Amino acid sequence: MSNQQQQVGYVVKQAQSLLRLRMEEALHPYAVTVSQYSCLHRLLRDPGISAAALARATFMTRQSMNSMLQQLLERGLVDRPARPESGRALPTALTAAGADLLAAAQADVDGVEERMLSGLSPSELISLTHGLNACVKALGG
Amino acid sequence: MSNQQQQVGYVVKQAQSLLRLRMEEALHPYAVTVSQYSCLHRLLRDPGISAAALARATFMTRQSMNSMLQQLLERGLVDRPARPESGRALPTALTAAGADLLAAAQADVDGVEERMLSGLSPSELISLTHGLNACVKALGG
DNA sequence: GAGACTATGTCAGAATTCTTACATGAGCAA
DNA sequence: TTGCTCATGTAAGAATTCTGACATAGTCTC
Repeated sequence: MSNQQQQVGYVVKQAQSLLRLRMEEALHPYAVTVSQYSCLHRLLRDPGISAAALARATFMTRQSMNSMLQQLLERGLVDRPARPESGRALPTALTAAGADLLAAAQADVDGVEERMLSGLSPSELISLTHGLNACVKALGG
Repeated sequence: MSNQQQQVGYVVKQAQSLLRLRMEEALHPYAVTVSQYSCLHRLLRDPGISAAALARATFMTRQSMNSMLQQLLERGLVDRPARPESGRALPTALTAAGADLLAAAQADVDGVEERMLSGLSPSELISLTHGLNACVKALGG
């Protein structure tokens, strides 16, 4: 029982580690890391999001996110106002170049996820998602 | 469809990230990181394993593993011969102190995993493990 | 035996991420 | 208004991990 539980944690780690590795390989031609890709991906979904919220969504600290955003700014992939309109949050968004790069990279990354799930039937996929969400919920996510 | 696939990858990352966070909290009293715990845990299962094999089992580079083993050596939790008996591999194993610390920490970590799986029925747990293993296999693990 | 290939250990340096700490702006309650 | 709390941004430094490179030992092929 205890043994089985540990195997689940280990396999979660194994799957995530392998997924990250394959994503790194897929993203190599675009010269972006998995973290950077996750950031761009989230910015497409939530334009104008703050760096702190972006950090939470991608499981990083806001300090690391600010460090990463600086790089993306210098590469012209994202845009941020110098001063907040109100409050302290600086709304961040993709530039046209960032959106273009993301669109191209996303096709390759989607291929990785498709490959990952290629051995699962639709019902098995639902069960997997259900189980993972239950784990997140139980851990207080 | 594409959307659903991305959600699975995201939830895998979310679950792993949250599991790691809870493990860090559980391991805090023992002053070991999750990586160090994983290393000690594997050493209990495979006494005399090489650092390179240990690195592969815990999803790190062998350079990082050697760096970590140095710390564990200084703390007296693991033991390594100065010279290999044959070949280049240096067989590493737990010391008595390392085994004691691991035994105590493992009880708490098992509690985290138990909590993570507390919302799943036995059949759902089997489906989850099955799905994750299929992902690993499809990604070439 | 000679050479190619692989695996292990190690060193040096860079890159990434985290921890700690502080300042600022908004919201809420007294 | 005043004070408290919370969230955001930022800076400085430490810690962790990775990349690139090299030497050594075993294995395999010729």
